[in-house]
Amino acid sequence: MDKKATTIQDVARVAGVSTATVSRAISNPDIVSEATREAVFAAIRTTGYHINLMARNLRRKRTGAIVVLVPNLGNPFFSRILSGIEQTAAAEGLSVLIVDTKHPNADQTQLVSYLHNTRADGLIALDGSLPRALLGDGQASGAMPPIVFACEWIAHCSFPNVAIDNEAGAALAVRHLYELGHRDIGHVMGPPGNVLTETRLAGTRDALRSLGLDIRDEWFIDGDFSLQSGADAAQQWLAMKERPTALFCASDQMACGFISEISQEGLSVPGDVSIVGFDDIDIARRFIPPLTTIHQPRNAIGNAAARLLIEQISGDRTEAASAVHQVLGVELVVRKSTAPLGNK
Amino acid sequence: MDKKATTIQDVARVAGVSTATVSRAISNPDIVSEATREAVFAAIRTTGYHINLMARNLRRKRTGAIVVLVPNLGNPFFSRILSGIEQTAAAEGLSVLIVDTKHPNADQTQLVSYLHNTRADGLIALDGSLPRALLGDGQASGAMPPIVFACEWIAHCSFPNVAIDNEAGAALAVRHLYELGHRDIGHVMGPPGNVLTETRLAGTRDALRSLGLDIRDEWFIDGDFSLQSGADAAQQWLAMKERPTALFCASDQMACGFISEISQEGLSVPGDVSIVGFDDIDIARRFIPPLTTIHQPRNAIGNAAARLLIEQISGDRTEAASAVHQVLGVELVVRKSTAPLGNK
DNA sequence: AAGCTATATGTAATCGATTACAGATGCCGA
DNA sequence: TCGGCATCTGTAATCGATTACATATAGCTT
Repeated sequence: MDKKATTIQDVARVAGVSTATVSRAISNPDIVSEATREAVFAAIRTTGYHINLMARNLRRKRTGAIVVLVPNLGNPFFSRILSGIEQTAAAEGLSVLIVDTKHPNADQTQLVSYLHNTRADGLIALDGSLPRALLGDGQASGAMPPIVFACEWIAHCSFPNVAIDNEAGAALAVRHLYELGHRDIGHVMGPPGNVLTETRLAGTRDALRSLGLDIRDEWFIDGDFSLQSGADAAQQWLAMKERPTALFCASDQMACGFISEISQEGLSVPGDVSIVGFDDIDIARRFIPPLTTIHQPRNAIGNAAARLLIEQISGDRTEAASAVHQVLGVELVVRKSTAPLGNK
Repeated sequence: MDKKATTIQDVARVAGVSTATVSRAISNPDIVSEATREAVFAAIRTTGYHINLMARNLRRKRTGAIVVLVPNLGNPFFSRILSGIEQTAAAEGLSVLIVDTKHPNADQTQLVSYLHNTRADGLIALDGSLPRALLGDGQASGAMPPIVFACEWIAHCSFPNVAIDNEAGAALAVRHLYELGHRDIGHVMGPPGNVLTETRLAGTRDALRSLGLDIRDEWFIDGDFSLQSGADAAQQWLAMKERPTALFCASDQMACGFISEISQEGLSVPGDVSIVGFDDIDIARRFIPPLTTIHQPRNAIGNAAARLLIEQISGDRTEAASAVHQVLGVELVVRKSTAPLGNK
């Protein structure tokens, strides 16, 4: 009943030209005559032809797709980054493949298959915890497509990346609290080993030091960016004999978890403690109280990462463009979760 | 410097066998002798061979990928659905391509290219607002891959789908409010025309009617599922002469927006109004107050949709499996945004 | 010993587009 | 009138794997 898929042959026959001409009319219209072009397009319409991408890509030695490695797709922080990537990629005719690097049965073997150029023309990693060995091997063998890191990156590895200035963001947060009169400032950290954790921590310590404030180890609370870890941090804070009067949380999710937890204990923000978050996720401005936070241009990060990757793909790979580290600005958004010290 | 990509030919040469044998050793190991198999695998290791997926897929006439159409990737509601899809797909060796159907420069032409079987082996649509014409055409021509809808669907179209029982969810919400003593119950709706809007609305009206409560048109407030529209609804509610004492919001985001807005006006939930949300997104249990809501098993929806699609892909397409409508259960999660009437 | 089967492997066509190369045509100037 | 050049189109090789079909070998039966 249904005939087989229409091919370029069918179009060629209907249009009365060769397959070469059809191919040219499609991918390089300028070099065929006007009349032929019309005839080909008419034939395409009557036959309902759709190009077979696998055939094209096999011949052209590209895949037409880029892969995005996401650590935990369930985290809403990434959704707008993905959105930015997808926008830019789609405009270039590239498909976006997403892979969750942390899902239960993602093993090394499976991951490594994505790091190969028959799978994708390029790769954006949002996960700085990829085993370095994985990357080193492939890169050397020349079979690995260009890689761009975004948000996170691997320390002491020179892959191009797009990120924000985490130290500066942390400093903004700390200075804001200082200007409100806070002198006892703590920090809820991200997961150990993560570059964001480390840079935000470094920025926090530097800012505290340059303001001449104490750095008290017990006021640096472990977390992992999640809501739950923010709530856990709240419990630790509650248990302290001497509590900091203000906390800078390394993610908005932790800030929300923290506020939620202490509010269930009858305390409130900013009355009992001032809180600054990080990321400016959508809910931040609608939380109660609305969160004072460090804004990350998430869509722009996605756009920039995709653009950078596309340059790497099309450009000359030998040039030392691998040294590109694009840093986007952050800004402090003051809302209602911070207040002058003593202003209950 | 870097030699060309290694091919099956190289492996064959090193192993001293034909390409056919290598191919068989890879994709159907049982039919080659033990000795040969070992030799081939050894050769694969020494050459660093990776299969070229485009060549394999061209020959096998499959793409090894499924496409997920997401309306607005920026919406965190979808992240866990995607996560569920990705898990199940990855386990079957399928890549997941995501496409944002609503991004600025997504046009029909581009969309239609995804609805073709040289692009993907199957398609999961999370967007019920796809132009029906788009789907009808392709389906008829036989060139369209199997499609499964998830969460949303197209009314009066018989594509297989996975969804929750929205009417039942709405009824749960309304009955919960009724049991708390509320008799003046309003509803903040989703965007006009959306199937979720309509089914949740229908469920709400039915429940109100069967409980013998008034259905007052002015208490049905327009929204679009977003935080902002929840805040807008709050302004409308504030402006009412006679206010409902409880509202069922068709999404958690709107519930959060609503609560946030009235709290800025000095009113509170559940003191001044009880609020039930829908979806049970991550933030719901950490909002202030924690949201009473209807829980959707988002990960399970993603899993089920992927599984259903995979069945359609591998199974006999002629059988009337297109009638599959999988309905997953919802449940009411009672938290702190609802309270007995009059219990300020 | 001939015939048969089962098992293992090789040969070569095939998937559907792209593109190097060659050929055809028309126009121009000398 | 002819060579030279530009423009357009066709022929056929090619991308790298899969697989139908053919062939070879060993083991078994009678």
